[in-house]
Amino acid sequence: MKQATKVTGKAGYHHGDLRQQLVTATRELVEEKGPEGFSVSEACRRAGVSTAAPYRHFSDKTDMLAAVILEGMTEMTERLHAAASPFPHGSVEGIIASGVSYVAFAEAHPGVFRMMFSEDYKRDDLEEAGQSCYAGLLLQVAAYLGKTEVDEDVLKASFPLWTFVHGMSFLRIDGKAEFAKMQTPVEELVADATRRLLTGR
Amino acid sequence: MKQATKVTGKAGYHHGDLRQQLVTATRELVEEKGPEGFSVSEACRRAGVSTAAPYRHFSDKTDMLAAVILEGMTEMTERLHAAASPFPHGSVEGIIASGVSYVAFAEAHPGVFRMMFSEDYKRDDLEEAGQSCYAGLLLQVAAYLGKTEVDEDVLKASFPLWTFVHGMSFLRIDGKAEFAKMQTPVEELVADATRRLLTGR
DNA sequence: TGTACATCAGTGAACGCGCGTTCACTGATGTAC
DNA sequence: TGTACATCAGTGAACGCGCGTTCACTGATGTAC
Repeated sequence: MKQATKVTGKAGYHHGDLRQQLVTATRELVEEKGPEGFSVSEACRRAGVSTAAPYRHFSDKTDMLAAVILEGMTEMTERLHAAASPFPHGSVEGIIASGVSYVAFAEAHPGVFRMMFSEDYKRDDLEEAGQSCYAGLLLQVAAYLGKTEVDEDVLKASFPLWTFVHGMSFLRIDGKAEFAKMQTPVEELVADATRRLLTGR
Repeated sequence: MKQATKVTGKAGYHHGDLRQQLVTATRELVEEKGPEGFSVSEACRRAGVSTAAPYRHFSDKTDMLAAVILEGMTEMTERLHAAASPFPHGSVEGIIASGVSYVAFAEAHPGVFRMMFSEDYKRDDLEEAGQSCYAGLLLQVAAYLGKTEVDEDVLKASFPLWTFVHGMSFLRIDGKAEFAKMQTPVEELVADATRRLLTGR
């Protein structure tokens, strides 16, 4: 059940789906041991493959991690969209739903989340994926403000919202909600803060 | 100039101040290469000492890092106090000044800052130092609310403030202010958000 | 003040370990005729 | 349909490296008398 070749009914020397399987193994390891605890060797062990095999699919260790980050960013972008979609475009409710979903993603995948925002893995394609994710919020805020394009006002109104959910994400994945004896649910905290930060602009 | 014994006019086999010198070297390395990039060996090289020497002062690698974290927490606590002290206790201005100072600390010492909030280095003495730092904010907010003790309301009013400056810290040390094309200074962003988050409670 | 001795704070060599990457290789697959 | 051959995607052994920690040791320091 471990080899993807099972899917096509063949078992064999060639794997068929090794690249994705390595990405998955890498991602699992990043979640289990943190971004720095990941090793190529262990990912290979998980995928049941020799330590040289990844070099047919990735240029080096960093390239494997970048693939994981990219996957994470795509997933987060989709999630934020999905969360906001039941609400009218540009509504406070939609913006709040995105924010709550942001924190939920961080809590579900803290390892990948950390890597997504680390400067250690800077690369053009990752930067681009990040921009397209943030654009989702910018467009919602623009609509909220009744603007048709992302101008200075939109940037200035959006950044504090990002700041808040980003801080909430880190505090929670680092166990600081318990530390601060905060039992109020994330949903309530994000909703309240978003309204306050957005109101009167 | 490298040996602390110079201070007493003696050069010699014994170092005199090795513990602190190792802490400093560790801290420098943490800033230069990040918490995970630190190695005992390199700290020893910097302190001009054999790799076995630290074990007279620390039980292991983690213990060295913990010393750095503790130093960082003490320093941050002092800084936050100092920043608020020119303002009346419990004033919004004082709270804002603390918040701005929090972000400034993170930007000045990103490596130590990250470690301070990481669960990887959990230890009772660090937990305690953290609590006494956070208590500074809680007391200010309590005074702002006209309370004499830290109750549920105080916790609930304080946490979002922490969340905001914490998020701002991470976004800035990870270069996300440039990413979001935000040129508004930290002071203004923190002041504005603090007022909004605190108002009407 | 001088001396014997215990303790302290270093040395330097060695250990075993897991790592990232490379290499020549080989079996499996796809294609041209 | 059958065969020759190029290409692809793996293997497994080996490499050099820096690491954290231990060990028996020794020179320097502090203290009791």
